[in-house]
Amino acid sequence: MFRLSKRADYGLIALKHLALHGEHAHSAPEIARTYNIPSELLAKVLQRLVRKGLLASQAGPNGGYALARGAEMITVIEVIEALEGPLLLTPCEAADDCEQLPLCSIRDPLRSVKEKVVGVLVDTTIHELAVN
Amino acid sequence: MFRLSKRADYGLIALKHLALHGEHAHSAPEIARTYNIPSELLAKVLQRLVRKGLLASQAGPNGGYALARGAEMITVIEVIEALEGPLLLTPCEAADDCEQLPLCSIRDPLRSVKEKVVGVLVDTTIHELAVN
DNA sequence: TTATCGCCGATTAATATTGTCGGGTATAAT
DNA sequence: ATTATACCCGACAATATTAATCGGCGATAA
Repeated sequence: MFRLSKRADYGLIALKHLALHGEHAHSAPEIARTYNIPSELLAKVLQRLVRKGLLASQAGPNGGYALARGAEMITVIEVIEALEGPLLLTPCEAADDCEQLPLCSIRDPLRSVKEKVVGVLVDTTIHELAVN
Repeated sequence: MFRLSKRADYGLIALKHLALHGEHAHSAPEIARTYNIPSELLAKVLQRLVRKGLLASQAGPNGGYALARGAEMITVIEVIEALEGPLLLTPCEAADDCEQLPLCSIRDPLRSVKEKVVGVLVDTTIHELAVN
């Protein structure tokens, strides 16, 4: 459609939570309980954010997650692309074989549209989500 | 993910085609053949664009579709919303029951992000797609 | 009168997303 | 040491969404 996936939604919610309560680490089950998110799914989301360098993790009791950098240094586009892969505006861009549409005439003009959309998401940080 | 549906893709391709070749009407089968799009699917897309007032149709032999107004008066957001419904950035906005996330803390701050994205799409017309 | 085309709803098929499960490793507290 | 909590990760099943097809009808120009 043109919507954020729940993965991305969950990720943003968790990051905002960590931005607001950054004193100590918060575990996936704890955050999941707070927002009524399926625990194992949120866990997977957070693990991916660790792999992408947006979060730091700590195993063991009283372990959990914390932001890897300041909230004003993490942009929304980073989160979305970490969880959904690179933002592609058109189906064409995704498919390797766009032989279906050899004359697809809109891909190029839409590329600049995509760049503007990405620009909006680059300019929005987790910190902005947290204070608003 | 965060991608245009094929419906929207097909719609934009067809509109650009009609913007570039506006002398006479073009039928759905003809356009579908040109871009290798499933004919009946494109037909349904074009019919919906007629209902939404973006296209005018003419039945009978040599019939087909033409833009209902100048290409510079049709915006990309109109096409997307005609074919996919209103643009909702978050899953929350779509669900009637967001009891799952009673504390969903990001919906409001993301609303302004959505408005900026919509702004980009409002500012892009079919004419711009056609000349680029 | 016929061939072409628009119009529409319902249905099936394909795909993507969501959510779950199982088996691992790390680590702090007891 | 042992235990309980938590991270880690891939694979799987359930769901939801999208894409595509089908069938039947009305309009219109040749």
